[in-house]
Formats: sequence, C-alpha cells, structure tokens
Amino acid sequence: MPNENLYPEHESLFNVFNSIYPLSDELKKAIVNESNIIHVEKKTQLLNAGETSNNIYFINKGAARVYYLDKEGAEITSWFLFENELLISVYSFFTGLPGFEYLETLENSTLIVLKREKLNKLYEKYLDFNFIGRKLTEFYYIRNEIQANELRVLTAKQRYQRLLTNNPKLLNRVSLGHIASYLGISQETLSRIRKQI
Amino acid sequence: MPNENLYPEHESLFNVFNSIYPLSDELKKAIVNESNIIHVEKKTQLLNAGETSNNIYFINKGAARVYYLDKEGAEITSWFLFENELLISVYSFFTGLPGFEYLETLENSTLIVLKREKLNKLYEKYLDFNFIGRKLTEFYYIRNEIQANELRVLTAKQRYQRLLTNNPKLLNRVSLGHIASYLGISQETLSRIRKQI
DNA sequence: TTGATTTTTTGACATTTGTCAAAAGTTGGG
DNA sequence: CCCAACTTTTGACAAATGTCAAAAAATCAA
Repeated sequence: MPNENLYPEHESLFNVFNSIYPLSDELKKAIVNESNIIHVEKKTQLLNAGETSNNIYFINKGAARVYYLDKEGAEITSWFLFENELLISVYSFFTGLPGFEYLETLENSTLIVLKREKLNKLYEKYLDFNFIGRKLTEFYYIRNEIQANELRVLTAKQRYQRLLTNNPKLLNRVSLGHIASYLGISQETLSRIRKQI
Repeated sequence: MPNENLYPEHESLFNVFNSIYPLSDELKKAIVNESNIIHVEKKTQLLNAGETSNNIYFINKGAARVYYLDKEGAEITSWFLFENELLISVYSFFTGLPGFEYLETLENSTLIVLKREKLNKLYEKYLDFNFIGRKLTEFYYIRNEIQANELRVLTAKQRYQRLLTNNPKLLNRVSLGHIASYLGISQETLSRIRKQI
C-alpha cells in the first residue's frame, strides 16, 4: 500500500474514515486540499458563543472541550474530545446558526480544520462520503444518548464511577471543575465523592 | 404535481424527506415497495430489551415512547415520539447489536415500517438518500443534546417548565409517571412541582 | 525556587429531591 | 353504571446535593 503515508498529517483521520467506508484516492486528495493543519496552544478559544460554528476539527494530538454558560454565568462542560475525535458545536455546526457553545483546547493541540462549506461541498460531490458522515454522526449520537441516560438515572457518585471505569485517562487530562459540570454536579460534591472512593 | 397523492399513506413521510432533499420518483417507489403500513394498538411492544432493533418506524398517527429499565427495574422513558417522527432504539438500530431499550406505542397508531436491512440497501443504492439520513440523524442528535444539557443544568422544576412551554401538547398525551422518568425525577416530586405552578 | 494564580478540599448549613406508605382520583371494560 | 386497575396526590421523613466561605494544595511562569 504505497498510499499509506502519502498524507502523513491526515493518516489518523483517514484511518477513522476508512474503518467506516473505503475512501477513494480522489476523495482523500480533496480532503487534503480543502483542509488545513493548525497548531494551537492550550486554552485557545476555537469558537465563542454567538458565533456560527463554521469549522469542524479533527484532533490529531491534544484535547478540547465544548462548554456553555448557564443562567448564572458558570461554565458547563458538555463534552471532552481527544485524539482521533471530531470537534464541533453540534447545534451550531449542524444548523448553520449562531450557537451558545464555546470550543476550547485543553492542551497544546494539532488539529485538522475543515470549513463547513467545504465539507458540504465534499458531501455534494462525493455522495458516498455522506455514508461516512452519517455513521460518524450516529456514533457520536449514541455517546450523547448514553450520557443523557446516565444523567437521568444515576446518582452523582455513580456517574463519577462510570467515568472512572470507562474513561480513566480523562481524569489525568481534565480539571475537576470541568468534570463536575460535565457530570452535572457541583465541584464540592465531586471532591467529596472522590474522597469516599 | 400529479405525484402528490400517488402514495397517500407515505405522504407525510415524503414531505419530511422532501423538506431536506428532493426525493427522486424512483427512490419514492423503492421506499413504498420496501416498507409496510401497520396499525397497532396502544401499549404494543414494538421492541424488547435484548432484541436487535431491526425496524425503523415512521409515525403517521399515534404516539410512542422509548424506555429502559434501571437497576431497580423501574421503567425510565428516554424519548417520546409523535406524528411525523421516526422511532428506533438509537443504540441498537445504529449498531445492529441487541439493545437495552423497549419501544412501546402509547396510543393506537399507524406506522410505516422499514427493515434495517432494507434501509441500508436503500442507502447503498441511492447514495443521495444518505444525505437525508445524515440530516435526520443530525436533527435528532441536536434534540438529544438539548435534553442532556437540560438534565445537567436545570432543576427538576425548571425542566418541567421547559417541557410545559416547549411541548405543551405532550402533557395531554402522556402519563405523569412517564414524564417524570423522562425528566429524571420521581413521580411524587413531579406531582408536587405541578401543584406549585 | 518563589510568589501569584488556579484548583481542590473542607466545614457548616440550606435546599432539593427521593422514598415509602397510604389515600384520593381517574379510567375503561363488562 | 360500577368495579377493578391504574394513575396521581399527599404526608412524614431520609438522603443527596448545593451554596458560601475559607483553607489547603497544586501549578506555572518569571
């Protein structure tokens, strides 16, 4: 497979896509041409509330979070993303409307950036790419639904324990305050839960 | 448009699809050929936990819910669906694996049923149908994310008030117990909240 | 290393929500 | 129309979680 390392910066992305549906060389080339690689420092705001999410990011290296402000102005983290994951503000990116979410890197990161317009052009031109887009959307949707179910049913302690067993590496890379809001509990309660375990 | 009433039982479905992306006559015909119309009584179990969600349902008339059992065996409703909406067990249908969710009608209902295999065949044969599938998945995803966010941030009372303003008709069609579990609160608490308002 | 900044923990107390049991109300089939 | 089954409400109390303020610990840039 001489193609494997033709686009080293896009290797991880293509691996993700290929595991869903084989990518044609033409589509690969188009993706490489339309996207950019960027290096950003930790705490970079990739999107602010009120703006429209016009970019989709693939995390080659690093970490990021999606958050928004509640009524009192406190930051609520709704999602953490790491290597080989896609980063958008779901609402704003999918609707094309200004949204309420912020996107922020948590670590110095290497990202592949693709403009929403360009992604949509790819969807129009390469119809089988919609298959990949649909599958990825389904995949993230499932994760989101699991999260909603856990918020409904589990106690604060149980939610933390789930995170601990299902995503232990996350704890080393994300601050407690962010995790607390992600789990829908106060930082103090999470601190107390941790002591018990 | 002489085609408009060619398939009266599929009119609502095609309206939904057409509002996303124009449906070719050929695709319409294929959908009609591959799907069935069924009439089911209220409280019909369309899917049980442990089974694989092999059907997608479009609700022409009626109502349904998605639910699962928590550790104590109590029913937790995770979703209500009404006319012009699609009904699946997200996890099981998307992965093709046996799931944990039940699908149940809440009213006597008229449904369009399409087997997952047949849907996938349609996706393969009519690639632009993936565009519609992707958009619909995105749409339901957004709804799910809003729900997760509200479960994280809002108090029980606020979640009920949101439901009241955003979905008032739902209250006339769904029992309080189901709504309580959907909002992640006990039935007694919901009853007390209602009295306050 | 050090001092400033940020993050985490702790304590005391308030509030929200849950649980269990029973009563009241509602619904639908015979 | 009435009874049985189901749904909703109420009361008393327990448990979970939040809030505010302050202390302790960790982090990081100079």
